[in-house]
Amino acid sequence: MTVHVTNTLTGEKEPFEPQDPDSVLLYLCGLTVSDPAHVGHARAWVHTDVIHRWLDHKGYDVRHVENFTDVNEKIAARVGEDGDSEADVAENYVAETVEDMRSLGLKRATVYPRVSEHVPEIVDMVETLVEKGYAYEANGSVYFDVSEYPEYGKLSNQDVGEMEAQGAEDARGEKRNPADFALWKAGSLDADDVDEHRHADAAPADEAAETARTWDSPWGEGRPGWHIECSVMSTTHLDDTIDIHVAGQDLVFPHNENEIAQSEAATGEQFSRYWVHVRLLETAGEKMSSSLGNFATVEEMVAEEGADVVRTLLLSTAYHNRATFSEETLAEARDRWERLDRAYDRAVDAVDGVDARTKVEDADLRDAVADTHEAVPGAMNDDFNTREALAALLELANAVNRHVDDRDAYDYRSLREAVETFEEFGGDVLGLTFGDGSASGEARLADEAIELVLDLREREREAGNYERADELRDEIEALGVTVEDSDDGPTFRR
RNA sequence: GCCAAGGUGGCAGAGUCUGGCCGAACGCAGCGGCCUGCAGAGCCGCCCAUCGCCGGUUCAAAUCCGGCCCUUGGCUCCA
Repeated sequence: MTVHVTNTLTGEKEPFEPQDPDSVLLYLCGLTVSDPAHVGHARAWVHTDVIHRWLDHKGYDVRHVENFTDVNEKIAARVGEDGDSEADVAENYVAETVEDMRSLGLKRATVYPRVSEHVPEIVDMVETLVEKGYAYEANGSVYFDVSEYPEYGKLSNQDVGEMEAQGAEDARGEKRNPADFALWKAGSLDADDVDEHRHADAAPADEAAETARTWDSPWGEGRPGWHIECSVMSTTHLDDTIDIHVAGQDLVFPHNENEIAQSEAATGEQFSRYWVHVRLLETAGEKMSSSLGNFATVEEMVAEEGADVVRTLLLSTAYHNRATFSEETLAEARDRWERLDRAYDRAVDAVDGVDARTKVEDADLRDAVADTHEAVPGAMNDDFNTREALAALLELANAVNRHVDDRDAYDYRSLREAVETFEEFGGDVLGLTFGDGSASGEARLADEAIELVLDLREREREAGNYERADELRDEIEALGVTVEDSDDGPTFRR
């Protein structure tokens, strides 16, 4: 079965056919490292991660590039607050972001290139564009000439004539057409631009601007424009033509549109075969964003809820649809994840407790496993429908619970297959970590200590001392352990 | 104003491309019941849907066509 993807370029869901049948070149427009990453960013990361994982699972060799924009006035605006210079602030946030990504269980990209490390390649591409007549120099800055590239607007269906000017007010005078955009900006940062993004307790804008980096170029000292970086990093680390370009919905215009114009003008080749846009996460009816201040950071969400709950929340909505972040959706994600993880634990416990030679067969459970093997690939192949995939796993959870509840003799084989199914689709593909917390030595020690307390409590219960038994349970639950009694004795979760 | 994506139960959110299995999935909340010393988890059942509005096509429409209303995103930095 082939994957189908909704391609922004055509507006249609199309069969996915990479250039090379065995490998996929994937690029995600990464973060400008000027603020802590929030759950909205995580939405794009997690969905890209699952796309990566699914293509892996299908046997493709995935080469995945995700950039860091570390040259930007917003970064300079944090000088004195999060670092001593533009470069210092950027490195601090890169380190934080990498940590956030790891905490969410994202598969590593192949390369995480930074703008500051690619200035020579950027200069090369800008020179090529000038030589080919697609770009022109004005007062030490270089602009892309939109009128030279007739296909401009094909991604976003914008009409150049109707568009308002891009770029800063004072730069507009140097441009031939209002829609032209900067490839290279003369000189250093303007203190006013920095000031626009400055927090009250940061360094004065003019001091911060002085820490900004500049580079030599054929047009004099300057800094790269924003859009050119993705064109350069993508062609440098992948190829002139890539297979999938992922980005947030907000980047369609102008950023992605400009990337296409630059890249295709420079190389003469199609830039990306498929464009995938992740819709923005909403809270209270508006997008979550750093500038609106209505965000929850990845760091605090993972600390409070754990990566699995955050992933479940984000994967409970297909990437291209609206998704709401609220106390309610968070609580729901918590319950959905718990339900899956509990069922997994029950299946593992049952498998461990049954003789492998057991011949009992439960047709319902067996069928449920088979259904899951149909449903999850079906959902993932259909435009990476993670919501459907999750629903299929929840149905398997239901079947496992029914089996474990109703049987006194377990179906060893089906249970083992159920466990493997959770691990394959929930674990490898959706990136959830079932049965977490029992691996380390420290965790084992904690488990044994908990068992000891539960044994004590059992004795009190057998003796009918329920008051004392409940006290023990309350105390251990206060430590974050959930106790659940069953016919086979107490079990716990932490 | 222009471009794009959406409007499905109390909430959240699949299904729309490829019309009929949708009398609308999975889940949360709510209500019964089973289990249980209690609680929790789990199981079974129930409740809640004029699928934004109006019109059309069809034997058949949440799904296709036309018009309208509303929301979100973009047109300026943004995943």
